[in-house]
Amino acid sequence: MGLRTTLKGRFGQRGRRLRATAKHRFGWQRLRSGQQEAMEHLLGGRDVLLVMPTGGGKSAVYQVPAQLLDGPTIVVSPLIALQRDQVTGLLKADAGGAVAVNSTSSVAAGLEQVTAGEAEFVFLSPEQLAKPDVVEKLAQARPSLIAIDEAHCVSSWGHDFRPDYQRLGKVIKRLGHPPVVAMTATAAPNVREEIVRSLGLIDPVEIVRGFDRPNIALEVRRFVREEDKSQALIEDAATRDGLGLVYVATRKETEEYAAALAARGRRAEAYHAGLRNAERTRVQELFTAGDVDTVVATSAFGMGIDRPDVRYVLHAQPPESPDAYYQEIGRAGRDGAPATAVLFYRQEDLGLRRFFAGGRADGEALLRVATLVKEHAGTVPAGELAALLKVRPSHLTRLVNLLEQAGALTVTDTGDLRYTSRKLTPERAAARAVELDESRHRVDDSRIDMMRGYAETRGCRRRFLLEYFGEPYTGTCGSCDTCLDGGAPEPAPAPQEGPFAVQAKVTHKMWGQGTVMSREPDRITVVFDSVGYKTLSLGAVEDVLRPL
DNA sequence: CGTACTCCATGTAAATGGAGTACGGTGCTTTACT
Repeated sequence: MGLRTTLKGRFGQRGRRLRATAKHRFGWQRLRSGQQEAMEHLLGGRDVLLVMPTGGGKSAVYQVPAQLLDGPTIVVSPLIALQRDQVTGLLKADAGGAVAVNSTSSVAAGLEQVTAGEAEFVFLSPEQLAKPDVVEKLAQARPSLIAIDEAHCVSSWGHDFRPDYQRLGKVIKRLGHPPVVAMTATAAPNVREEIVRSLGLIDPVEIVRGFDRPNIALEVRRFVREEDKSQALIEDAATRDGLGLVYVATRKETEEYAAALAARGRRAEAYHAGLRNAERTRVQELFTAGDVDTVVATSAFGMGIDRPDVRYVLHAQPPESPDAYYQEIGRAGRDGAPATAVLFYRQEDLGLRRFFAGGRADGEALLRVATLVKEHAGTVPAGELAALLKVRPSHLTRLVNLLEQAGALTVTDTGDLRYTSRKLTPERAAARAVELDESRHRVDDSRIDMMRGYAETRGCRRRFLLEYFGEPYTGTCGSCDTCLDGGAPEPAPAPQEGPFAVQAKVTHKMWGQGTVMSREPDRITVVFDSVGYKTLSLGAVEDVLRPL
């Protein structure tokens, strides 16, 4: 028997076991192709990166193999509310028990359930996994599977907002690196690369399904005056049928737009992270029940929301990246029926995004950390250092992450800091860390530029977005505003070959390596590792850009 | 980066413009105190 038939036989057997388990434990009659493929690879010991729309059954991908593997499954989840929902769901099934370990109840008691074998599934935040004793306890339970839910958070939150996300790679290692599945609904190719690199996934299988959402009509309306824009948005939202979302940039605006819509007789609710928990829950429940017309929200609203019949998503400002935009408009039309996404755009509104993306690393602080750790010849407990430097723990984590990426120091399994580089002086290490931080900011800024590109393109908007996500799209969609008003030119007869074909690797004199993301008759857009997205005129690249 | 607000000067007052300034998102956790 040849190797091929052996492999095929083994996969077929795995497939049957998986389908049987899905049916008997969870009552799922059939598995979708991407689902089963991902499960088979996990059972076979491979790491998996899964990009699949919400509602596409990502959770099943770890839940079913977990039944067949001996040892608990660790699920990393960014929000306690998500953890709670998942646990509730699993407890209803005969799936081996589930527990969420977080600050809302006793961490020790939760972990006890895992080590006692009473919980097949344990849900934790990256912050819990930053605690050495928690990881130690989990390691004792010999986990057989790790799932990273909402894995794009590694990239979008890991650098500044929730730096413990950048430490999951080490946690995975410490837990013996069982098969890992990283799951998200939206990730551009360079985000996928970052997820894989940051988590330390080994030769992962990438399964990417269903990026195009053809039932969502795309539209951008441009304005000069702020007041004209807000009036137009209110008029639009007040006259649409069905359930809708309005995304705004500030908490204050959630109240203002919600009040304006209420004055027009709509059932409108404001939502943002500054509201009391009870109020947030109330609005979420209204939305889930469909007892509201419009929720006006900041980006705080959305994760874990799964209402199929959202008919429109309006944006009062562009978000910070096409990644975020696609995530937010992706909450529309999950039932497959027609839905609409309209961006109410003023160029000035990108300014707030640039402000939010600011926050450059503090070179002085980096130097102080590097110097202190180096002078302290052995290891330094991070807590001691935070107290000494009078910085908040999360801020210290951010600094340490950068210095670790710079190759100067490492965080030990016990959470202590050790200076490991013999060559790097603290000065050089701090300088390198600043450089890394700046490079990352250049990439973030270029994502804002791409959001502007989306808003201002005269080409097909769907094509713009899909190419951004690395999905080749030939032709035009015929349903976005530029297509409908005849403005979108037919794309050049698909130059899918040649030196600067879509997805081709290239190298630039100043910016180094990159990948071609889209190609128009006269220009190409390339995403570079060091500076992010750049659009280059084909006439002017001859001397600086070469195929790799 | 851009907006909204306050304060101030102004050739008998009221309103206007310029200067200066405050503010802006996402969540975990821990701790102190009812």
